[in-house]
Amino acid sequence: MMQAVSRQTLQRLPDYLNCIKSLQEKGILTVSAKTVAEILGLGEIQVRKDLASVSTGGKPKIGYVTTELIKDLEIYLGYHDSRDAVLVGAGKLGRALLSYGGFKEYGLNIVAAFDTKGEEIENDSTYSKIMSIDCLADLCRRLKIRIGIITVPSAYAQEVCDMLVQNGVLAIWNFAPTHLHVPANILVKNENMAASLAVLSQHLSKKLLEEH
Amino acid sequence: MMQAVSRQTLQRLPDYLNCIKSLQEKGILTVSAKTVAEILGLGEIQVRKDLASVSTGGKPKIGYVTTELIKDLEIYLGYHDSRDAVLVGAGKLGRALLSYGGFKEYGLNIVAAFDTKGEEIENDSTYSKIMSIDCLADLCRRLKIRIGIITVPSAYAQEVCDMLVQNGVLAIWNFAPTHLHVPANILVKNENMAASLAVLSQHLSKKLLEEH
DNA sequence: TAGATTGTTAATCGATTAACAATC
DNA sequence: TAGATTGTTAATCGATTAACAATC
Repeated sequence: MMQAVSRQTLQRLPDYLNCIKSLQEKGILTVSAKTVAEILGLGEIQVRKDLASVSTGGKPKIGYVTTELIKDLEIYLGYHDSRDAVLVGAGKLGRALLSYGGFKEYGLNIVAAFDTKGEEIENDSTYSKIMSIDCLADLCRRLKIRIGIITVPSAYAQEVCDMLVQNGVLAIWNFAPTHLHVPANILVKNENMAASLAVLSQHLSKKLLEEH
Repeated sequence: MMQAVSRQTLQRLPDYLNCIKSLQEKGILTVSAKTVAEILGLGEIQVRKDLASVSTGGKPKIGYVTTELIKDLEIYLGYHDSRDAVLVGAGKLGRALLSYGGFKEYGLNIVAAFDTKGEEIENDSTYSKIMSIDCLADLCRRLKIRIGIITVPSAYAQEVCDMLVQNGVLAIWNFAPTHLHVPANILVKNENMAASLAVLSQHLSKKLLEEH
C-alpha cells in the first residue's frame, strides 16, 4: 500500500476530495470507493486503487472514515502548507486569476503580480499592487518564490519564464498558448485552452455529422 | 494513413499548429516531424504519427509543405468554420474569458453571456450585454447553440448544465470545480485548475525534499 | 457466520516507442 | 545513386480493469 502516485491518479485526487467533502457536508461519516466511483462516473477499482495510494484508513465492509480521508487527501495535495507564488502579466486573464481568491483553498497564495508597467488595481476585497517587472528578480529571491504563473502574451512568455527560472522558481503554470523551454528539473504545467477546445470541437463535429 | 485520432493526439494538434505557424512566420517553407519534435520537446516518431493522422502531405526527404500542413491542421481542428457558444456566469473569470477575444482564432465565437441578473458591461473593444438567465433557453434554441461555457460557482453548475443540455447544447466547457452529470451523448470538458495545481504542488514537494 | 469492501496480483487495453521497408 | 524522411508494422511500456484472497 501507499505506492507511487501516477500523474493520472494525482490529477483525480482533487475530484475525490471535492466529492468526499460534499458527502461530509451531508453528514455522511464513512464512504466507500464504490460510492465515490458512482458519483464521479469512474471505475470502482480505479477509485479504490487511487484512494489506497494516499490513505491507509480503508476498512473492509466499512470503507473510509470521511474526515480522515479528507485529511489524508489534503495533506497529500499540500493544501495545508500554503505555497507562495507570483503572477506575471496583469491583463484580463491575469487580473481574473488574481481576484479569483479561490486558490488559497488549494494552498496557493499569490503574493505579488507583475507587469511591464506597475500600477495600482482594485480587487474585490483588497487593493493589491501590480509591480513593475523590474522588481521581479529581487522579490522572487527575497521571498524564495518557487511557483510562477505566466499570463503574458505568447511573444513574451519565454522571456518571462527564463527570468522566473533564473530567480529560483521551480514550477511554472503557463497560460500562454506557447511551448516553454526550461531546464530538466523545472516543471511546466500548461493550462492549454486550445487543447480543450480541440476536444470540444471534435465531439461536436461527430455529433453534428450523426444528425444527418 | 489518416487513421482515427486519439484524444492525446488531438490535444497535441494545437501545439503543432502553433509551432508550425511560427516557423512559417520565419519564412520556412517545409518542415519535418523531427524539427517539430525538437522544438516542442516531444518524440520524433510520435510527432510523425500524429501529423500523418491529419495530413497526407508528407514527402520523404522533404517533409511537409508548411502552408499545406497549417491548412490541414486548421481544417481538422475546425478553426475555419466558427462555432457559436454561450457563456453562463459573468463573474471575474467569465468576464475575463469574454474579453479575451483570442478564442475566435480557435473557431469559438461567444455570442452571448448570461448571469442571474442581466446588465451591461464594458469590454475592451465592444460593449456586450450580459443577459438574464431567463433568456437562455430561448436564445440557445433560436441560434441553435451547441457549446456552453460554465463559469458559475460550483453550487449552480449542475443546474446551469441541465438547462444548457435541455436547450440543445452538446458540448460543455466547465470551469466550475465540480463534476457534472450529463446524458451519454453530451461531452463535458473540465478545465480543471485544481488538478493542474496538484501537479505543480507535487513537483515542488519533491524538489524541496531533494534540496536537503 | 455471511457478506460487503478492502488491497493486491494478474490480465487487458491503449498509447508510445522502436524497427524497418518505401520513396523522393 | 545515396541519404534523409516518410508511413507502417511490431515491441514495449504504463495505466486501467479484472480476478481474488484477506478481513472487518
